[in-house]
This record gives sequence, C-alpha cells and structure tokens, in this order.
Amino acid sequence: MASQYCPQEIDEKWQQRWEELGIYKAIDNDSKPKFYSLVMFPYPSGDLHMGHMRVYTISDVISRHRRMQGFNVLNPMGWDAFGLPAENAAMKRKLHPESWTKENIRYMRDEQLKKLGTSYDWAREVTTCDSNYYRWTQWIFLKMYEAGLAVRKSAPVNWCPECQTVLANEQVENGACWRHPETPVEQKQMHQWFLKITNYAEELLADLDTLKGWPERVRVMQQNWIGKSQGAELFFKVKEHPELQVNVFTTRPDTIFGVSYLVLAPENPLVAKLTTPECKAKVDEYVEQSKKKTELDRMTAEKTKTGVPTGSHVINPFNGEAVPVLVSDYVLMSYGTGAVMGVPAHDERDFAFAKVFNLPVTEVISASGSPTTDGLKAAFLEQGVMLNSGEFNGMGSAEAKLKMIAWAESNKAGKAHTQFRLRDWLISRQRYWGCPIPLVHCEKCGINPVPEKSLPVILPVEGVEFTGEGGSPLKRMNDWLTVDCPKCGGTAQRETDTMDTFIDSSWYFLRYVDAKNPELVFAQDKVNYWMPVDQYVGGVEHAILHLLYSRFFTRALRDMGLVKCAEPFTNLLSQGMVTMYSPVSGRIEKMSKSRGNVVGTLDFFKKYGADAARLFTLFAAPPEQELEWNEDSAVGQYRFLGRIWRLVDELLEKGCIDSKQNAVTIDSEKLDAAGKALLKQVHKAIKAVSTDLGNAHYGFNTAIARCMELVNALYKYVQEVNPQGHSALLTFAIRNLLLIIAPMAPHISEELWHLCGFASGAQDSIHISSWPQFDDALTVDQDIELVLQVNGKIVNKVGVARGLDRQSAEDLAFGDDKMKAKLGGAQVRKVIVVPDKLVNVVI
RNA sequence: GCCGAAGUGGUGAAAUGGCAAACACGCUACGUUCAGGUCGUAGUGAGAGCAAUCUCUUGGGGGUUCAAGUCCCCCCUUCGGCACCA
Repeated sequence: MASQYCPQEIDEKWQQRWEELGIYKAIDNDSKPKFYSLVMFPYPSGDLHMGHMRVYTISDVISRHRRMQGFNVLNPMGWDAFGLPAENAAMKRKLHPESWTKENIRYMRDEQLKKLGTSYDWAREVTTCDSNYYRWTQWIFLKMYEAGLAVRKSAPVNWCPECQTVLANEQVENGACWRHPETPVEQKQMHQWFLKITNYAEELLADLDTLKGWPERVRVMQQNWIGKSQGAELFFKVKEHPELQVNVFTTRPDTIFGVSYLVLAPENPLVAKLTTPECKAKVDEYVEQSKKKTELDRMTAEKTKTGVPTGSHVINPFNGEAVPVLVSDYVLMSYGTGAVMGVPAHDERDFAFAKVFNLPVTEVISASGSPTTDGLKAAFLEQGVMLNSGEFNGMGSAEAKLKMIAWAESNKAGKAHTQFRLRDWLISRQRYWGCPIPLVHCEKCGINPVPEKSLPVILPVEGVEFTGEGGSPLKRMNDWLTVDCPKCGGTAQRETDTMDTFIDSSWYFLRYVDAKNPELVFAQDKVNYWMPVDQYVGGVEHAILHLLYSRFFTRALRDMGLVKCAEPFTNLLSQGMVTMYSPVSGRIEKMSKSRGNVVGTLDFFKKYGADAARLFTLFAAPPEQELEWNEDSAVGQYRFLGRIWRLVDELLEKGCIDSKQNAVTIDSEKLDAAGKALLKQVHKAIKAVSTDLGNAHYGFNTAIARCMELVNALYKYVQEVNPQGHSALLTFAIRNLLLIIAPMAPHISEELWHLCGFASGAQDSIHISSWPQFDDALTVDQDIELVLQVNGKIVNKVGVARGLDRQSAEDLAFGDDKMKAKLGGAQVRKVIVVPDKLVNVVI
C-alpha cells in the first residue's frame, strides 16, 4: 500500500471497475423497494465547472446511500440537448449544431461526470435531440393535439429580436428575454401554437398543498405565478350601441355602485367600435403610442395615469347609470377581459386616474356605513359597510359581494368568475435546433397532424445553412418542406416552427423508466413501478419554468391514461448556487464563464481528486444554501482524506486490521475505558450519519463533521493505546468509518475497503454493501454533566452517572458548594429538574 | 406595494425550548525538518485579570417561559419571487 493518498492512482481505476461490474444498474420491477433519484439533466454547453458539480454530487450521495440501504435505485442521466446556444455556436464556429452538441455530450459525460465518480445507470441515457427520443416528444404533442390541449391561436406574444423567435411568458424576466437581460421583448400579435396549461391552473395551484416534500419558497413561487383571483365578470351594455357589451373582471363586485367610468386596454378590439368620430384622432394617436412601448417601457414608466375618452358610454347594470368609456394603458389586454370598471373610491389606481381626469369619486363602502365627512383622501381598500348602494346599503361588504354576484347572475348582468394570471404556454419557436412540430399545412384541408406511423418527423441535418437571416433555415429546405398531405394526398408543407426546448425536458424523467423502448413512449408496468420520482435535486432557477411544465405534462398524460400519478416529484431539493469572487464585477457572484469566476473540474480532480471536490461541496454549507467556493477549504478536505489514508495505512502496517472480522458489533463489556469510548464514538457516528443522510434536509455537512470526529477519536485512541491487541475493535471502527463515508467519498472508501480485505473479491464493492446498523444503547453516554442553574444562569456543572432520579439531583444541587454560595440564604421559589440534563433553582 | 427565506466568532458554519459556537478554514505555539512545505499535538468568540475566575455575546426593541439563537409581536438589513393583475 502506498503510504500517501494518491487519488490520481485510484479514482479512474474504480470508475472503470464500477462500470464493468454494472453495480449501478437499476432493475425494472424488482421486488426490492424502489427509489427513483433524479437530478436535473444538463444542457450540453461543453463544460461543467464546480458550480455544476455540486448538484450532481448531492444527488449522487443520496442515490448511493439509498442503494446501500437496500433500495432498488434508479439514478439516470441524460442531456437537454436542443436549444438556441447550439445553433448560435454553430453559426459562430461553422459547425453543425448536432456535431457541436454530440461532442459536448461526449466530453461532459466521459471527462467530467464520470470523473466525479457518479453512480448513474448509463444504459438509460437519454438525449433529447436524438430522433428516438424526440419521436416520442412529437407523439406526446399529437396526443395533446387530439385531446385539445395543443391549439393554434392568435395572441399577443413576446418576441426576442436577439433570439429571432417568440418566447413563453415564463421566459420573460423583467420585460426582457431570459437569455438577454439587455434586450427588451417586443409585443406582437401572431398565430402560434400553445399548450393549454391553463386548463390545469386550478389543479396545479390546489395540489401545491400536497407537495409536503417541496421547499416552501418553490411552492410560493408557483402560487404567485399561477396567481388566482376570485370575483365576478360583469356585463356593461354600451349606451350608443345597444348591440354591444363590455365585460369586465373584478375582484370587488361589491364596489359596483361606485363605478364612475370604464377603461379599455389600448389593444382591446372594442376600442375601434366604441370610439366616436369626434374622438377618433386622439384615440388613434394614443393607441399608436402605446403600441410603440415595449412591455419593459410600460412597466418602468412612471405610474402617472394617461388616457383618452372614446366618446361612448356604458350602462351600469346595477343602477342604470351611464358612465364614460376611456382608453388607458394601465389596463392590460393579457389579463382578464382587457377592460376594467373604474371605482376611484376603492382602488388606488382608479383613484389616481380619477384625480387626473377629474372623474367623480363615489364612496360605497366605509368602516361605519356612513360617508366620510370631509371627502376621501385615498382609496378605501378594506372591508366595511355598504352605502350609496341601493338595496345593499347597510350590509357588510363581504356579504354584499356574494349577494351582488347572485343578483348579477339572476339578472344576466354578470357571473362569478375566477381569474388566473397563468397564461397558455406558447411553444412555437422560429428556430432550427429543436423538435419539429409534427403538423402539415395543406391548402385544401388546412392543418393536419402527421400520422403516428410516420413519426418521427426527422429534423434534417444534411444541407442546412445557417445564415442568421430570413428566419429558420427550415424554411429553405425545400425537399424536407414539401410533403404529401396526410389527408388528401395533395402537395402540402411541413410546419417549420420547432418546439420550445422546455417541452423536451417536461417528460424526460418518464422516458428514463424505459429509455430504449422502440415501440412505446414507455411501458405501463415500468412507469407505474418507478414513478413518481422519490427525490429530485436541481437549481431554484427552475422553480417555475421546468417544474410547472412537468407538473402540467404529468397531469395531461395522467388524463390520457398513460401514468397514474399526478405529481411527478414527491420530494424536491433546491440546492443553492455556487458563488465565487468575480474579477469582472468585483463582487461575489454565481460561478459562470461570463463573470470570469469559474473553477474547472479537471484541474481540481487532477490535483486533489474527485473525493475532495465532492466533500468540499457537501461540507461547506447545507445543500439549500449558497456556497462560496474556497480553494483553501477545499484543500482541507484533501487533507482529511489523507488523514484517513494514513490511519488505515498505519493500522494495516501494524497488523491491526483483521479482514475476517465482520461482526455487527463488539461486546462493550470486554473493553477497557478507552475502548468503550471509541466503540461509543463508532455507534454515535453511524447513528448521526444515518440520520443526517436520511432526513429531508440532507445534512451532508454535519454528516462529514461526524466522520471527522470519528477519525479524530481514532487518532487519539491509536496514540494513547498500543493498537496491537485491539484489532477487533479497530477493524470494526475502520470498517464502519469506510461504510458511512462511502456515499460521499466513493473512491477512497472503495480502495481502502479492498486494501483492508473487507471485499469478498475483486468483483465486490463497498457500494453494494449494506448500510451499517448502530446499537442505540451504546450511543448513550453513561457519565454525564449535570448543569446546575440559579434563575436559568449556569452556576456549576457536575459529573454524575446517567439515570439520577429527580430527588437525588435536587439534593446534589443544594449540596453543591457553588450553588450554596450563589443561593446564600435566599428563599427557594421553585426547583426545575430535567433528568440527566440540569437542575434550575428559582429564587 | 404583496408574498417568501435569511441575519450566530476573523471565515464557512453547528445547536429535538435546556451547557451558544460542534466540525472545518485561517491564525498562534510546540514537536518533526538544515529550512520551507507536509505531518502530529495544543490553543484560538469579546472584554477584565499574573491566575483561579468574573462579565458580556446569536441584526435592534419588546414579550411568553424556571429557561429563548430557537416560540410570539414590532422594527432594521440582505437575498429571492410577483407587481398598473383590476
């Protein structure tokens, strides 16, 4: 055995051996309890840095631990391989996106993920840009099309001029493209394909409550995003055009008697119909101006209200009053009906608007039920008592709300309505490197789906030219473009838009269960055996996008009878990001190439080994927290591993490791005091690490600390006691130390496991050994320190044997010299005894 | 503005309402070494004291409790989500 820890000589050896032995293969429909461990698959950008490695390490430790606990673990890996960066890189480097992507995958798989010592079942590898994956993406799309969940409609959409494509709402951040924070998105009215995620809005929101294994912050983010508001849709007839009516959505139908005007969004088609000839010039100008504003402008513009009258009026269905209709850009076309009733007395924005346009402020709710004496200074937003509201006067506003909705319904003046903020998912992309949408446009028969038997619609690879101009290169691929209409057989054209890459990742976890099936998207028995995912690990940046889409997909597939579960991910761990000082910004920021603060994986692995990298990312912070990369501290983990190595080396040298000894425990009674103490340390460490790795918070940092304590205890023992003659105890300690650290440091533990002779042969591995048991009785300290307090302040600590009864503890406290001094002769009011912990005397 | 998470030594952090700072990084000393590194051992929250020891300490202020980093209320700061959402 080398006396020095040399990861360079052991890491790759074991990585290869594990692969040969196939010990990480998951077995479908095995009788052992299953554990589906999933980590968010990477985009093959070409290089993983330490920031990425954290998430794979965390998920790998969970998988390894469960495997040792006897679970049939599914721990797969794949590639989210479609997407814009490949296309942009291809244009820049004159490569095809496919070769660029495939080469990146090879490098990231073979040179990075495998060298981290991950335990993936590579037989299930999935690559979303492979036609044997995306044919099923297309198949699911067609199923959704049949179910009416994929629809083509005209809608205002977000266009990123930089990406040259439309984007989903979820991909717009602060009014800018998620890939280009400097580029504001433009609003365009376009015919596009949408998935009707809104059909599931209610369920997606309500079921968040069932996700007890998800972090609160992620649930709240999804809640905010779905954004449910309850209220009513109310109908206003147009005075000048009795055949027209304007519907508004409001959460406050109880304020309807306070309506003093109505506002339309500039994009609302009713604007043209309601504008009178006298007002047309000004309205047209206003609408033109607001069209020029990007969403970003409209959001960041000062909140002073602007607007123009249309010249028309609508009639309040509750009191028959005619109120003017105006146009203003504070009303959004994309939310509700694109029209709002103006109630200045009870809405802040309406109040501000009324002040600018000098509109009446009619108070209809007040705290007391009588009007405010000197006029409202601001909108009154709270609940209260109704006034100026006809038959509803005197009612509480909450009650009036229900009564008024009922009145509206029976008088055909409105109806109860729940409004969601969530919008349908725009999935068309005017780009090449994505999954083709399997549809055909025929001049005679319109839009037809590609028949199932003709799938996949292969994305053409040969002869594609990337000019960066004139839209998607697919539009110029005439051979590919022209196709027989599946319905009439005439000449037709393929759809040239591709799908949003988030579609690919919305179901990949379902394909892993049956990754190579050529006949089916996945077999029923397999998907029902493995799903749902037991532990998902990934970054919080996907809290809305990917996680919401996957929840939607799983529900849609459930309704088609393809899966049984509604929620795909039972437990979710959102790991914090890895940060480091950035010389670009001068701040500590998320590790990224553009910020110039990345630590490459290979250099570190070469110098200190994969285990040190793994231990550092696990040890430096709890998994949900941010972690600042610190080279010194990471090297500290390398030293810790060296300490283990030398300890085992020394014990082997001295013949203190007995490879045959594999007792479950050691008889404590036969040990001397030092031996008992060490044995206790071992059982305590097993217990603590089992708890830390087994609970929902995954205390990897404390688990490693416990291992360090055990190593420290072993050093102390070996120094104080001649280890010779104690081989049974020392073997037991080393054996268990290696087992409990194995999930976190898989290479060194495997090497030492074999060097100690604990493996049954070259075919054996520590990683398929059983997780060790601990004896709870042996973890209990028999000698404890009883804390003596007066009024909760510590006065003294005395060593006593465990199990001292209350009375003896109290006597002991009152007999203690320091306590006596502290108490003086004061009157004792109360004595609290917490057995084996403390005595608190209250004076 | 609404919602959520967090705030503990020089640093990363740890603490089922019951001894605050486990475990590390860093630093200091000693040993090993020609020396440096490595390695090993010890020390290391702040203040006072030669010392035993004492006092203070978990963003700030109140409260509950025999006992609060932990529970409750108010405030401050930082980070994150939503935001002219009717």
